[in-house]
Amino acid sequence: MKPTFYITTPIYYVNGAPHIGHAYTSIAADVLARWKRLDGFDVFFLTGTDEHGQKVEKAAEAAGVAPQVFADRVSADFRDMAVQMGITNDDFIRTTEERHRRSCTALWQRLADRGQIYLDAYEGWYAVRDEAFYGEDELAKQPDGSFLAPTGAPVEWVREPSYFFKLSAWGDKLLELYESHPDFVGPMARRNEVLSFVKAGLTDISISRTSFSWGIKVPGDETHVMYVWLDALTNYITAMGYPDENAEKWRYWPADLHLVGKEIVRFHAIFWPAFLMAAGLPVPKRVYSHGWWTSEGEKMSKSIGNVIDPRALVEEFGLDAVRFFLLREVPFGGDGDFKRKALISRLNVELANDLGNLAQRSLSLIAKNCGGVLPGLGETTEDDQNLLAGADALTGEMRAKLDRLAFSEALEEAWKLIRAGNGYIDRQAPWALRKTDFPRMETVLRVLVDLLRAVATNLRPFMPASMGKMLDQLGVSAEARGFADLAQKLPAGVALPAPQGVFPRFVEE
RNA sequence: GGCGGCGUAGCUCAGCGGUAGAGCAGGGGAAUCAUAAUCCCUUGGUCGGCGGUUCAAAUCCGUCCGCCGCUACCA
Repeated sequence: MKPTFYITTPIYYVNGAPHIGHAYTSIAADVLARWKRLDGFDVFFLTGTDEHGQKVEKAAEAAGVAPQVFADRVSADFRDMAVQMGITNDDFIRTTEERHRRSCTALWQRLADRGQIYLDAYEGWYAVRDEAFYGEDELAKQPDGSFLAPTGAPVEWVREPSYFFKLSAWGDKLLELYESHPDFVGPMARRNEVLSFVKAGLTDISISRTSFSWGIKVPGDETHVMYVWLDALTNYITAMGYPDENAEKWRYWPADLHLVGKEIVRFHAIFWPAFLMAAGLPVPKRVYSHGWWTSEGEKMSKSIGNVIDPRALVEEFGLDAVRFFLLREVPFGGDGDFKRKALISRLNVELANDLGNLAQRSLSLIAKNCGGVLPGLGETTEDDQNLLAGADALTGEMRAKLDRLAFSEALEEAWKLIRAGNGYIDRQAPWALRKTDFPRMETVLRVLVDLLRAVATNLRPFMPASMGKMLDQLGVSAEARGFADLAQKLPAGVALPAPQGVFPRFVEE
């Protein structure tokens, strides 16, 4: 039986349209999901939308439609984005679905039964205009003694009944978790922040609201709806069948990896495991956060007009180039700057020149000189053996990097091999061997095919369509494209299709 | 204010105790199988400043300067 691997993106909040940040998280998760499938795992990959809360209620009102209608519309847009980005999620969960209401209700009940929830009042400085609470230190004192929110809105001290979760009781258990599972939160910088946050002492958190109604009703007290995070985080177990722990999918829980943006690390690395421990459920194995993208050196904003629309990018450059660029350009975990010039440079230099051209020159030599048939491997030299050893080692090298979520480094491993391939073909000059030592030429070309096959197979999770095309041209059958299949060498003599460029150069108009 | 991170070639970054590295960009040469793609060689850095520990410091410690993150219920 295959080992399971359960990976999630956050569920995206439907108060706005999908942008590059959402696409980035989804693509990273998708690469891992595809990688694990090729690596022999039974993968479950979840994404979806978060649809409750005051902001959605308000946005719907502004749009003049019912919240559900509004949520349906935006959720469908996120689903479309996932399709456009080539995301291979196994399920798409929506927090407005009945299965999720049932799951949240059951989790709440379970927490309540275990004495983890109590009714009190949430009080604080509230700005009616912003419909938000502010901390004392965020406020500006006015000459007349009143206070203003950072937004300039007047605030007043209000008191609202609310259910609380006993988060304060779980600090030590959380610290034990971080201690015994050093990889639980990553990257390191975020882990440190989480640690210092918990060490500073946790207070109980409010988990219900009475000030709006677009949410899941608290069981036994319908004047309250559950507050965002308890509702949202629960999606990860809803999709596994919760509360039915005999569900067929429950075997995937606990999740192997929650991929998140850095702004929601706290909720995933502190609140979520606390909720689960309090409920007596297993906690996820890992939470890993990535950074944010700026655009041409500036924060993305509608007013500057530099917001990057992932679907427009794909339209212009192609899906695989975009997927590749996002994971290649920036070390995962840190922030990145999206520069159009950098994307074009990566596309032309690394995809077209380094990889595409290597495949094209190797394959056209075969087409012209070997009658379009895959040559066999003759006697090998040390140069050949070194290259083949590099090809054989690639999966292992990349796996080690991807286990650390180091996407850019994993890709660098592939490019080291590709560069070595370009050095090799020049050194061996098969176009000269054609006249002097034909069998030697065949061996050289065969070494190149084996190298390209390893590269294309290992890069498939990143660039599924183009690497599929490359494998077609290399004569690799559709059933022999997993990592384990690389051990089985291609039979000599199979006919190869006419070579065709996989990555055309991008020329700016 | 407190806690944490970062500052290394023009650019993006790796190295984290033992004579400064990679990719891109720049310069020179070779080759012409290939998407005018490729290969080889090469210019370039007092590793943010100052002090200390050490036979030896980008690498450890202190301090200063400059950026950045976190500092609770805001996807």
